[in-house]
Amino acid sequence: MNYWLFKTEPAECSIDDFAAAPTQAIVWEGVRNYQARNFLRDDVALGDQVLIYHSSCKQIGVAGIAEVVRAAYPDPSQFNPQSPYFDAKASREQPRWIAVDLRFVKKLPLLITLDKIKSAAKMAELPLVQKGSRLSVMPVTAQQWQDLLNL
DNA sequence: GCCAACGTTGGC
DNA sequence: GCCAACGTTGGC
Repeated sequence: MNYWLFKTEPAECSIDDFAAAPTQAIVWEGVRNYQARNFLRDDVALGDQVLIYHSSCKQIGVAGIAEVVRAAYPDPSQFNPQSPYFDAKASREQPRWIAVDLRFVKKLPLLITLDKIKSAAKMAELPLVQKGSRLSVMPVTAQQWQDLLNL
């Protein structure tokens, strides 16, 4: 089993949206970065645990945990001309982008703020806090997972 | 709203 | 294959 951190803008999809439908599979679509896509395609597996990170918002940080309930499949939004994530260069035969499905596990009682993560020496290797890193899907080691939830 | 940093595109 | 221009990310 692997651990991940996925970024999301809570205005789009927040941990509260997960909590509101705790048994439902949430389609994690719209990832449009090749490095992040490759993680989704090659490494994110059924049962993996995911930290849900809120970005570009008032309260930035890790807000909760989700679980992968469906591994890589073609991101449906790339085929939908109505979607902001539509990609004219993608086809059913040759999809470019990958989605996975997640399900709610828990909302953290307290947000683990970016500030806190940045100031924790143990988190220095986390891609999230590395200069210029913009990865929206990143691996987290078992140690980092544990340390982070203990912050 | 600003802007640094990064990724992508496309001309050459 | 280089690189300038442009677009995006995301914290502040």
